[in-house]
Amino acid sequence: MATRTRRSQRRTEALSRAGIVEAAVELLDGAGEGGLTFRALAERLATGPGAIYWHVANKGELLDAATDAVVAAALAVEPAESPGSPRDEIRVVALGLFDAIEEHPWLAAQLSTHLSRSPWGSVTPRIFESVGRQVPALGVPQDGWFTTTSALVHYILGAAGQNAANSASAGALGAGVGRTEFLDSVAKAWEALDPDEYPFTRAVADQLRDHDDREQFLAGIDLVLAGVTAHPPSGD
Amino acid sequence: MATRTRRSQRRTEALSRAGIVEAAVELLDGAGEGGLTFRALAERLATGPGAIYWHVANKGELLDAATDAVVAAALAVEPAESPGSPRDEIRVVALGLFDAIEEHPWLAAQLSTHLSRSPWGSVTPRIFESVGRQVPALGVPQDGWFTTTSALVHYILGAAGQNAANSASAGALGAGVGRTEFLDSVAKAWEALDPDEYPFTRAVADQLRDHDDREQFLAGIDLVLAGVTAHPPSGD
DNA sequence: ACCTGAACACCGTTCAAGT
DNA sequence: ACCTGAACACCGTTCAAGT
Repeated sequence: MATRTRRSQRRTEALSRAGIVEAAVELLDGAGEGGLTFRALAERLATGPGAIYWHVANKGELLDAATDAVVAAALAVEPAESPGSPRDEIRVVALGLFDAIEEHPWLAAQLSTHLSRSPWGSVTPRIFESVGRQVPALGVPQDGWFTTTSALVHYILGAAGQNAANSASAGALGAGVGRTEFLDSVAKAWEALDPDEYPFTRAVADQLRDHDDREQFLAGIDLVLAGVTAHPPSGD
Repeated sequence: MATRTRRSQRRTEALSRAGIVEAAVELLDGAGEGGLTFRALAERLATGPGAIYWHVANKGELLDAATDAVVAAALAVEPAESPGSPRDEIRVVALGLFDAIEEHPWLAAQLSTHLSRSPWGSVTPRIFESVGRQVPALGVPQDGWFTTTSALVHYILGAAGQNAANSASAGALGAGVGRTEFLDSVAKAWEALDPDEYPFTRAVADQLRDHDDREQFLAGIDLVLAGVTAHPPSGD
């Protein structure tokens, strides 16, 4: 919902926090974390740098707000759909975050650093709730809920962040360079490592070259879920 | 090995890349990522900002070098010790990284962003090798090695990063505020969430309050390992 | 109440000049 | 070969002044 509020031709209809955050996300998407500047933001909003400070305390708060907006959108799935099994629901939430990070690569750093810089903020509970809601139905005893959910969230954020960085690298290599060429160049580098120090890494270079990000990501989720089923954690 | 090279009383004995990186780590440890400045670094090394550029291409390369130095130290365990089971070895490696991130909180953001910004660099293979080396002995078929190791590394980086942020938050709250007070304040915030939207998060607020970081971290590792044992991944 | 825009302190990086 | 330090372009943030 809400796709209007398109900035019209020339002057804006008054500044708003929501509009500022929206413009900030666009700048971040377009030019990465370095692209978000109060001056660039002001120009895009046809105002002066100082004006933004009336709606937002500082750059940190702006980044937090941008993060929250994007995460909220990613987790806003239809509530009364066909429910699906708990595992499927967790996969849906995880993939939602995975896709959001792929679409907004700056999210990865934001989630891993600033997210828990203020866990009382809205982002952490949002993610925690979406994942954890499914955990009781997995057969985990109540005193293992926190541990289980934490493990899932940690894996999701770690893996999604890693993949975002990979995508960003591929793009940064050059305009025409795709994931395939990028992975191939990394695999070549791995194969050139010292055989005495890096036997394992060399041995899996081919698997790196051929892997699919999403498949890999889901396989990891399944791994954690398999562990939950095999040995449900309890808080002893 | 090598704990000398202490900068003596006044002038330095010529600049070196290693000395610059060492000073950079100290600045990062002392004041976070914002504390690393070419001017501050130059002052600490009793030189001018320009001098550093003769040994280091730019700030990004400096951060990468600092990251690599710290990670290499963390993974440099005694090679010919009592070998231990593969699970124990993985726990040792994981805890080594966990501790390193706790000691150098700036590492978390570095690992999640810049690490894979250049996976051909030395940091990724180092971590990958240390963890993956134990995977074959876990009974995973060869075509599942990459998937398994990736899942473990992703969990480790995600969880360690999260915990680093928690520690940093506790410290930032105030000089005298410890982890206990910090966790308590977050738990209180969770308990104050909307019961309709956040039933699960509210239900585990107590478990958040009482949890131990390292215990939790290891429980997550065991969860992934249990999944590996229960359903060894294969690359189909 | 909300916006403007100059000003301040600071930063990464460059580079002519020194030794 | 290696270091110095002034200079450039840029940034977050503040704030007196406007409407």
